[in-house]
Amino acid sequence: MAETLTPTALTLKDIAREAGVSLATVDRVLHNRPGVRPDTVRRVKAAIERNAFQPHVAAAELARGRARRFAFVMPSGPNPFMQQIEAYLGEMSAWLAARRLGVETIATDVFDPSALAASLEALSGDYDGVAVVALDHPGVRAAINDLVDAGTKVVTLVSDVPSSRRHHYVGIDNIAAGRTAGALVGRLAGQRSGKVAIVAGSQGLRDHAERIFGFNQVMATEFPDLGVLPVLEGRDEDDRSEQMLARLFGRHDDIVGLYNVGAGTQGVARALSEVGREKQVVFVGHDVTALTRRLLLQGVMDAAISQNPGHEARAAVRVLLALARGEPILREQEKIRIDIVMRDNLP
Amino acid sequence: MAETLTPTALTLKDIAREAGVSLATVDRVLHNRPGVRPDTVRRVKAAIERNAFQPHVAAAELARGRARRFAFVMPSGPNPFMQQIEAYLGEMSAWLAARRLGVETIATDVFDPSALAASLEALSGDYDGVAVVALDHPGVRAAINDLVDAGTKVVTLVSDVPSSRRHHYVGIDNIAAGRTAGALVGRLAGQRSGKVAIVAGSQGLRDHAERIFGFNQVMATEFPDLGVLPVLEGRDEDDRSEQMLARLFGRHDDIVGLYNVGAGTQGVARALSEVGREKQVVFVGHDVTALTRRLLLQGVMDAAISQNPGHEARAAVRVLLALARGEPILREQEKIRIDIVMRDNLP
DNA sequence: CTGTTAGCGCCTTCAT
DNA sequence: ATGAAGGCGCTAACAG
Repeated sequence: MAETLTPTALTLKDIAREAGVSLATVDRVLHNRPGVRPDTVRRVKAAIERNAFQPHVAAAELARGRARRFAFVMPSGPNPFMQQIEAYLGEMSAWLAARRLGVETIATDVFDPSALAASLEALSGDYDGVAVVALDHPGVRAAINDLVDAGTKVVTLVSDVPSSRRHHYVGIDNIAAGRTAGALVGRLAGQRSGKVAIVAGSQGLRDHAERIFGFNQVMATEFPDLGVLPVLEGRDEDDRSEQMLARLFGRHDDIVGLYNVGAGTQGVARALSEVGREKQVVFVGHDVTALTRRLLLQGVMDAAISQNPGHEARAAVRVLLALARGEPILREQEKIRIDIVMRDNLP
Repeated sequence: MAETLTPTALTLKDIAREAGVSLATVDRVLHNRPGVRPDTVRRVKAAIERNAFQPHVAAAELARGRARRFAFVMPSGPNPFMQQIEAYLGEMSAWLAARRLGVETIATDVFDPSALAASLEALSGDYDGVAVVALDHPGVRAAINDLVDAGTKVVTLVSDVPSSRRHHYVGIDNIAAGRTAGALVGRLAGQRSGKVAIVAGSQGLRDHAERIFGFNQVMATEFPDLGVLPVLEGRDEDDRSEQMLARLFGRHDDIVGLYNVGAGTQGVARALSEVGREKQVVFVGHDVTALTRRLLLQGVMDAAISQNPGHEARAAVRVLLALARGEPILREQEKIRIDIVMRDNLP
């Protein structure tokens, strides 16, 4: 009844003896280094396979003995979600130090692609890996590709640039996130018919555009009785979002659903309460912050679509590390899920 | 703009020199080992603090050089969720081998507490750590406590025994999971009023009982128009669940919601389709398996409350390892969340 | 109570 | 193309 997954107690030396070669040769074969006769390679590989030999990672790390430096390029400004990611990076500091890893955070303006590109270019050569909350823009794409060409490992975080040659994306599928939001608004609205409002930061932001796309997809095909109003662009600012939404409520008295794609949540909530419709309108937004947590508990927000910021911070570091060391990435582990958070499953 | 989290390039030797002692003394202080004069301890600690020194984990692991063995005691039988956890353990084998960790899976009957207790007792002394899907029963509790007393690290998995002295629980808060299910059934039922059915494996299983408790809590306080019918106990078996539910549908034609607390999902779905109400009844269950995935895509199930089995497998191993090594547990990372999975955010 | 010393398993020159 | 040997930073005997 006991399925065993027992470890190899073997060492390089054992393999070397078994293959009739020296330690160094086994090491060369293990890392596909040149300078070994094909025939010898075969013999050594056979011995490795036969014993299902796994080199001891701790020994390898110690012997390699290199410290690594990673940079996290994050938007400046008061975006609470980004602040959470930075906070979780901070919590990892002991973990990082114990592995001789250095992580630096670099702030940059999200809405200015050339500034972002410049920040990235400036990093070249100084880091083993870079994680960046990216804008999808030609200049940014070029900067990412330059880093990659210079041998730096690059991971996009939260917002992707799929057309670049970045090594990995750590974040959610935003189209699916938008679809999830649409399904929630539609289903929670029940049998009612009426209008649905959308507030986004900007449709120029790839993640926002993708979410809106997914949202509209679901509304059109599954909830034809709910009419989607034109997207309001609040630039993730509270006041602007509030004003635009207030005006919209003035023009439509049959709004039953509201999808807040980005930040500016405070303003959106204020606009709702001004018209006294907090409880009637189905309100779905993104991310669990101090504010959205409160709104969920109060019943003002009905659901938040979220990506776990702690997981994203740790996944980005682990992926960069794996890339730097040439180790495999554990896709299953590093995948970021689309979480639906309602009042009763608040983390 | 660059907040740095730079690693200590320092080593034990540096600290030793700075404190004016030898390597061994620093090591003793670092691990709170006896045999050092209080005054010396202070000096060394000061030097450690001053430099924010972190010992290099890879070096420590290598020097300690102990292989560890862990046992996973899991229910036998065809429970797909448990099989997923075992599968994910299997996927970790390379990771485990590279760290000289051995993991063995031991099957035992879930519904027989004395068999479980016996299995646990039999493990004593052979393992550094044990993860167990536990039944909350006095015999099991005693067996767990015996293991703990013998120095084995014990983690309960998926189902907890809070009254035992287990070191850690890896799993969800089942009361909150039940509340989440209740909120979903209630809200997705919309304005409708009618009856709600509950199918559980057994109310003797702690996790099932807790989920039902949470579910009823929400129904009573928030959806008074929905009457909850008495719990059906299907023993997680398809046929039995199907029959009981079919009979219930025969007696009530106003059932608008259905909560499947455990397994036996196939039977529940069949009963629903027999009466041709798959699309009208709001159906919420647990866990994402091949079957529930299909039912979600078909629109038969509306939501699945889930705990990520891959995360649970990895968290259990990491927690056991941390406990065995005396390292801190990263609570945030190891916490298992209650996931709401609907069609559009299927993982 | 404190210091010295020999590894742990692998990587990396440097010889051969 | 292959081997020998030193060392990465820490732990654990063993001396003193």
